[in-house]
Amino acid sequence: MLTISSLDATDIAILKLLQIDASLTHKEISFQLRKSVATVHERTRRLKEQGYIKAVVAILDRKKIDRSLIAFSQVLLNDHSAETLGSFEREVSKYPEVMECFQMTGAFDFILRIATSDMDAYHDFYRHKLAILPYIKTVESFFVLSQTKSDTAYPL
Amino acid sequence: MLTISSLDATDIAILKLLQIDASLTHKEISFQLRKSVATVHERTRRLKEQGYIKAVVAILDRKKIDRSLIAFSQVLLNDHSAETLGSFEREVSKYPEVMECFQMTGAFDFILRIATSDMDAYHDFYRHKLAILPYIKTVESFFVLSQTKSDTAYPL
DNA sequence: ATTGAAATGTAGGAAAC
DNA sequence: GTTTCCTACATTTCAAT
Repeated sequence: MLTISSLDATDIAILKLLQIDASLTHKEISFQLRKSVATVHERTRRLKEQGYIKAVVAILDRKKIDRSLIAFSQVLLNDHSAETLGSFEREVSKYPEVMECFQMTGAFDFILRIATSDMDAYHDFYRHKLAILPYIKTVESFFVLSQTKSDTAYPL
Repeated sequence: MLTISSLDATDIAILKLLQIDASLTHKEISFQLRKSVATVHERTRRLKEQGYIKAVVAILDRKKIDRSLIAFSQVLLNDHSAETLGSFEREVSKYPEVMECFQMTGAFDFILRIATSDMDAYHDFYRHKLAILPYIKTVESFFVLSQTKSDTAYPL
């Protein structure tokens, strides 16, 4: 079992619940945890204020909003100065198709997670937005056939 | 500009807002969109009922809850029957370290997104949980040095 | 830090347009 | 599909422990 500095069992229980369903009311949470509503209120206020909870967001069904294709693109740059890395990150992060950008260890420099409507849209993105960025040596792209597990909740 | 079958401009505007901050009240949304509260209420009810909104979740700061290390592990199996693929997906999805599991096109079969506290914990996961699964031919792991962009909101 | 209770604000439902 | 009205419920504050 995990213990996290400055979080007690009540905090962790609240985070567990809110990671799964943040539309739970304080009343429902307080019932489940056998605490008062005011306590739950105070704890969640603190968890937000201290940055444990970064955001409360709606997760959409991407297939219903015309983002059926997910690609992972592995990018290798041909220059690894801090300026080049930083400028690549900044430029690529501006594109709405880029959901996530990770700088990586290993055989390439970045993994991008790209969401588009279909292969045509990915192709457009690749040709007109990604490939034109300077300092790119190689891009390898892999496409999602199916997504078996999709969790935003970390185990606690 | 995107149009999505059966969603009008108001629906899309509501989804845009809720993807960023689902703790907005209907009153705040109705003010921003210059619509009545009841309209916003009815629209959000429909968007949930029809499955556009799959969930409302709290996004935690993973570094504060001891999930500092993210790995992408690319797995190649040595058998591609439906049973083997399915059984791998099922087994791997049971592990709490596995946040996401994607079946892929291309040079390998799956990408896993693994969240652990540190390299030791990843190593444990790799040796005792991932590598012991049957039908695994190769696993290549890449580790996140830094995460520049991290969006759960799709552009609409 | 936690509680119950009071005050304020919001959600959710009904009926009319 | 949108509005206004109404009631029930949820959030937030506060005094006390």
